[in-house]
Amino acid sequence: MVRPPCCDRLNVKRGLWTAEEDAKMLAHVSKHGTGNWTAVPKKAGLQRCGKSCRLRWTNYLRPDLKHDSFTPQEEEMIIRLHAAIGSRWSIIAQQLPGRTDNDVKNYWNARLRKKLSEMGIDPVTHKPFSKILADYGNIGGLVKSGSRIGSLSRGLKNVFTLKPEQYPFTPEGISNINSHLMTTTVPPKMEPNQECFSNNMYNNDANDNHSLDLLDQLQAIRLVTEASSTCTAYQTILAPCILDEGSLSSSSSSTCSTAAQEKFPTSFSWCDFLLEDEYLPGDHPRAEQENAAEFSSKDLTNQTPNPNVMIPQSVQSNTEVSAGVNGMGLALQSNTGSDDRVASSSPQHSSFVETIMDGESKIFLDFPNLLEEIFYN
DNA sequence: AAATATGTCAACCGCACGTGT
DNA sequence: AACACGTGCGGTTGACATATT
Repeated sequence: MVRPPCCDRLNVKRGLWTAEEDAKMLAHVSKHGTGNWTAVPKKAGLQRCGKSCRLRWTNYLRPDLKHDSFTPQEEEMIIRLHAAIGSRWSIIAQQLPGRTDNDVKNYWNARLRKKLSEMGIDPVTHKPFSKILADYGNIGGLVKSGSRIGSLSRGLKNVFTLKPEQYPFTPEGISNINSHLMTTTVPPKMEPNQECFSNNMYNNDANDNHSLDLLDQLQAIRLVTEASSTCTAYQTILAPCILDEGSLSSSSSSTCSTAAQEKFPTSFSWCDFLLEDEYLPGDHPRAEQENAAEFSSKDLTNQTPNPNVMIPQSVQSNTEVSAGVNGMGLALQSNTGSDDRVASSSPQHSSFVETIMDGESKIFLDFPNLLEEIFYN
């Protein structure tokens, strides 16, 4: 059964709002507050659908909204979060005070996606195109085309959304999983500090965690969703190790705290958003490295160049890469070969469900501050 | 100067979820 | 349990502005 339209389209005005309509809306909200949007048009004297009124309010008229352009810090935040959780615009917007999901989504589509593409980075996977193509050549068709995996808020029912057209460079879907949902199972009650990344999560023992109880994982997904909805502390996302260090139990989280303190909140490079590969220098097209280096200095002219970024993984320790270069663990696929743990391409994963759960767990790693209070209270 | 292409962003659409009855 | 309703969300559209030819 198809649900009828929310309003009679013949009798409602559509399209851009006029100043007069805005004034009516503002007057109504200041008098009655928000809520019960279906009744708003009538009460406010507007020939609009209630849904349209709500949208106008939430996306434009709300007094707490910013209407100026995005700052470099906001750009970086969007990219980091997109790399971690994909296009969950509402969650991303919650970390950017004064921005709406629509703002973020438009900004991504209009600017950031293009910018990444011009850098040679697939904006979907946050991996270099060359790497994706290489993956494509190496994959034996284990996963059908364009599987979008993972959902924070829609539950398992919708964890797969097949939209092949979204992923022109990843017909096997693997790369998407690699980057957005880098698969590492995290016991929900594990201390969410960086040490977990470097010492526990990406060593061979990580596979043992796949036995994590399904219910625990479901609970974890729920919690991360709730946590993200309540977390408005943008700074804590930018620099969890700095701002939240005290709440972490990591008596030995020095790799995070020292390296990250040097970098955050403003000294990281766009190159940090590149998810690390197990590339060896010899495998890199030289031009790609140069391109990334060039971008690092060109686009962030007011930021400190990051000398670590272009250092080949093979000459850095995992710890340095994980905590130092990326701060938040977005590039934790270091030379331990994390791609090998990926999703369905890995024999260690028995099912897509496990893959999904692993992916969601990755978010814990990227944004531990989203969780810790809930978990440990 | 006009036509066309491209970029931006507000608004719309349809679906899913939560809640109340 | 089933349904209706309000709301939230992400994808898409289309109007308008600006750039290019």
